[in-house]
Amino acid sequence: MAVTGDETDEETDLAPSHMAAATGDMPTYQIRAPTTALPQGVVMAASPGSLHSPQQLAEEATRKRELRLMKNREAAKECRRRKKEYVKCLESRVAVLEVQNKKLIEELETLKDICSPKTD
DNA sequence: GTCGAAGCCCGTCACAGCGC
DNA sequence: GCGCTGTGACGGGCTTCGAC
Repeated sequence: MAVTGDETDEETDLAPSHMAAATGDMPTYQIRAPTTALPQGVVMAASPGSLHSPQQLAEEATRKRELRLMKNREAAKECRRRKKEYVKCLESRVAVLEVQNKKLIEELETLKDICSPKTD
């Protein structure tokens, strides 16, 4: 029986890939959704060449930071959503395997009964 | 009613990995 | 190298629930 790699279609968009950081057990869930659209309210900066004064540079730095925070906020939400989905998926798989296991044990008991020699 | 614990969600930071 | 993205870790706020 091949348990690993026996993916069902419910897992198609959850693809555990490499391991992140040092935890060892948590897979990552790589889904590269197209992220071309900027969130509302995000204004593209002027080209760096057009910035001169320290104030302009500071504003640019602030703008970049806020953009980064906004993107990271969305990324974190998406990451958590995928992780929850992945956990749900694993839980339902556990349920299926438990049922399967139970059936196999019952079958084994039946076969044992059939094959065991009668004592009296 | 309120207090503390537990659980959940969120925002942020730090870091690893990838593509250029 | 540098910028970008994904994700673990952390801390804070909110909600729920049981004990008192």
